[in-house]
Amino acid sequence: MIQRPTPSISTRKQPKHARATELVAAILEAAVQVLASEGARRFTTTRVAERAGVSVGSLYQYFPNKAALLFRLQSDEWRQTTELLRGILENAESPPLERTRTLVHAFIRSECEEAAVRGALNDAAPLYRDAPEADESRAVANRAVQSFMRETLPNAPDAVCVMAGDLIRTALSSVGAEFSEKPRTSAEIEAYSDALADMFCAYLKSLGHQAWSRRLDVTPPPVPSA
Amino acid sequence: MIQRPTPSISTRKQPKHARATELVAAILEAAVQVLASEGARRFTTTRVAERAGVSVGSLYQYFPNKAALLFRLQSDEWRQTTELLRGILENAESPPLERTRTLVHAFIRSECEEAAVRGALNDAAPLYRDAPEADESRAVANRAVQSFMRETLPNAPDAVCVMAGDLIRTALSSVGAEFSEKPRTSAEIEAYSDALADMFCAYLKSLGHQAWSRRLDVTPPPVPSA
Amino acid sequence: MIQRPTPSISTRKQPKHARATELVAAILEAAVQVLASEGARRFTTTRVAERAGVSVGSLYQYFPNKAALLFRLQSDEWRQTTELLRGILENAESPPLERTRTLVHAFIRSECEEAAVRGALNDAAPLYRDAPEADESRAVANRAVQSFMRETLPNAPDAVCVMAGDLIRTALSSVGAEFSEKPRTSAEIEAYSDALADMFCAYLKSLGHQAWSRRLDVTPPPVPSA
Amino acid sequence: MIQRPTPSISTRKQPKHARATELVAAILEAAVQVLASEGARRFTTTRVAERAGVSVGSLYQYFPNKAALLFRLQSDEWRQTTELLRGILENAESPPLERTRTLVHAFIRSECEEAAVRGALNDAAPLYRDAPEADESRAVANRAVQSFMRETLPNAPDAVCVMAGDLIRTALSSVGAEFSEKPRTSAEIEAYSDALADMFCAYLKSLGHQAWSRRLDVTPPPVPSA
DNA sequence: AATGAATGAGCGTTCATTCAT
DNA sequence: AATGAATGAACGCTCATTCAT
Repeated sequence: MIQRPTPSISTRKQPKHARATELVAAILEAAVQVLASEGARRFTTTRVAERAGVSVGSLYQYFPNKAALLFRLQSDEWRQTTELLRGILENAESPPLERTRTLVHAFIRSECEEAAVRGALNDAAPLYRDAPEADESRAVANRAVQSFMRETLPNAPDAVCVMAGDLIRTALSSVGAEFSEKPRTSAEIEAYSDALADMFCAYLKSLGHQAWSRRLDVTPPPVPSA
Repeated sequence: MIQRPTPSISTRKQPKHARATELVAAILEAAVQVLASEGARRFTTTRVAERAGVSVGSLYQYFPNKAALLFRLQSDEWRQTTELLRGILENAESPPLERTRTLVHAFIRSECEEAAVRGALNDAAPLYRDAPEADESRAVANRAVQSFMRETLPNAPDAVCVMAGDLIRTALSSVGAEFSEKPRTSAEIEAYSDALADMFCAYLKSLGHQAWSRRLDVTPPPVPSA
Repeated sequence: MIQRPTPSISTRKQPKHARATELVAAILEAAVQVLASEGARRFTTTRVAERAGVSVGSLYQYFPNKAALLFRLQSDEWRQTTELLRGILENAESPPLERTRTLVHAFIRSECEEAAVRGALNDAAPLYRDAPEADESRAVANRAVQSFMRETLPNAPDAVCVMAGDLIRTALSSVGAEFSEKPRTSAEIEAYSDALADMFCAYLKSLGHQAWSRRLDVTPPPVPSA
Repeated sequence: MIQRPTPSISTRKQPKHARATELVAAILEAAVQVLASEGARRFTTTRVAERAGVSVGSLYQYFPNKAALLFRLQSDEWRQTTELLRGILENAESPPLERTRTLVHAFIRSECEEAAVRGALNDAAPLYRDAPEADESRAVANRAVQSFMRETLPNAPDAVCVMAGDLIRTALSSVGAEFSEKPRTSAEIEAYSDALADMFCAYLKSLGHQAWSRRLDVTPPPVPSA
């Protein structure tokens, strides 16, 4: 990107596209602000447009309806989070349980950072949650988790891996969501993350120690109670 | 309850009170129905009153606003669930980890049973969640959990017990909520509950094996990663 | 209306009902005014409510939507017109063709009188025309016309009566609609009505003179062309 | 735009004009399609432009507003229909009443064929009906009808011819419009057309038989009622 | 000449809450 | 105490038209 002799040329290509991108960005930015500052209830298209310095009509040029706007917000967040987690999970240099710990910390921290939006977005979930595109995001995360599980529990039956991966993913995300509902200090975040990581690690270790027979049923034998 | 010589007397005491109780009950019943059958979005005071065979005005005589009605629904549910869990947790005859497993099964099953209301109630959460009374319900559950933790981890420092108890409670409730969002078969419920219980038990065992020094900090030393 | 010792009693019966009736009447009256003065395009629920001195919410308490309000207007008019026509058609003292002439005059006159509303109502037709209740009104008018046709053409086959009745009814109503689109003087109205009546009478007479064979097909033999 | 000696000659004359004509044609074609497939309510300039593969701006270069576009559609249709009818009316080889019958059949058939557009156009009438140019189209048709009337009723006073012509034209067009609102089979079309033609013929014959005195008033003496 | 992004007034409709009866 | 009619602000969304490019 060193020499750009006729800069106008390179940009001329997409003057409209560029403008549109800016506009969408402005709208999304405004949406986040409105969501965070006014809450889900007062999140209205008019308000978002106003805050973005744009007319409602323009908003509707880029988002077919309110749900689509909300879904986009959620989508972007999922993508971001998924990327974060995948980067950690695929780091082969760190031992699995350490990766787990890193992951939990990173996730909880990130949840707390954007708690305001996340909470409001959650409140607005009824409006967009039925969008079919939502599943795809989850699928990407799922694949990363499954690879990690396979690596961590090489001897466990598939069904166990699937279930455990699912459980850990769900627990991480839902506990994170609940934890970040209240404002938290750094220390609280670290402590809670450690505890959660402890739990996951203990679970993974217990699964690793198990001597897996070739049984077909899904459930591992219950951990003996003492 | 056979002989009631002066029936008027017994009722005279609280003719209004009795009537009011019936009315409140009818409203609550109707509210649950509306929530389950119409969803959070269509949950309107008018609709509830209509279903209860009561005027809106009457509804507002007993609930200052819509949020209060929803909060009451939630509250009742919490109380119910708390009772269920306390019953299990305090059953001294069963070993702790077994109690844990029983608890998880019971909770997840109960969550799935009332998924429709629970989901809608969740969607409506923004409307009532800020009510201060909400904390009290949690407190009762907390105490039960803490007693249980103390019993299960007699040597662990208080801070650890608190943190672990909190974590398990949160995980159970939030994972249960997410899991019950989709309709589930009995088999799925059992399998998932077992996995979740495995995780909790593994965690509790790991905490029990720990040699707790007299350190003051909150976090247990991280579980060594292999 | 002489002695009313406890006037409250007689009215107590339907204080609400009476109020509601007034309200509905006010709304309908306002609707007619708005339709006539502002046209179909500017006929909005808000405007109607405002003109009626009522809140929009009240309007929606009595009419589920805008289409219903328009349909009601149309309906009332149909009923009125139908009544007018039936009165004339069933007047056995006047010979059929004279009745026809009276009918045409009365109808055209009435159309011109309420031309403003009628026109606007017509413009708004797309909004309510699919209402199933619309057919009923037509059916009543149809029956009256058929009886008249049977009386006027005693020897004609049923099919002929049905077709001719239908045709005359349609022609009267649609020609009347078109004619009344422009403002008309009394003289114009009388002249036009006479011409239209001439046409119908000539048609009826031609059908009456026909020697109906027992044929089954629907169409009468074409009138020979000279 | 200096010297362009060559092949362009034939096109040079109206390079813009030609392009414009194509464009207008594309827009009109698209407008018809949109009207027929989406209905009057969803007939928007944007939609028409899109379907025509043209920008809205271009549409507005050729039509000052939506009403103008609709009016043009209507206008074209009137011209077409007028042409059709004039062709039939001026065919001196066929006796007048036969021509009438042919005309009615042709008209009703054509109405039914384009019912979708016609209906939608009708619904949109409020938007363009006030255009002054509308009258011109009618005038052309009027002249053709009047010539025909003069030929058919050589002895009738002018006023009678004018009135009868007007009436028949109006009746044909408005009955046709109403009839074609519902989908019709060929047989229905033929039967209805015949009945309508019967009515017109009976009327014309009755006017022809009249012994016209030199009276000045517009109305023919009422047909005696039996 | 052609584009199409931008506008924003305006629409139909809902619903928590009040208050005269 | 009980009623339910009345309110009206607020919502999501559309579309004819303009005008900078």
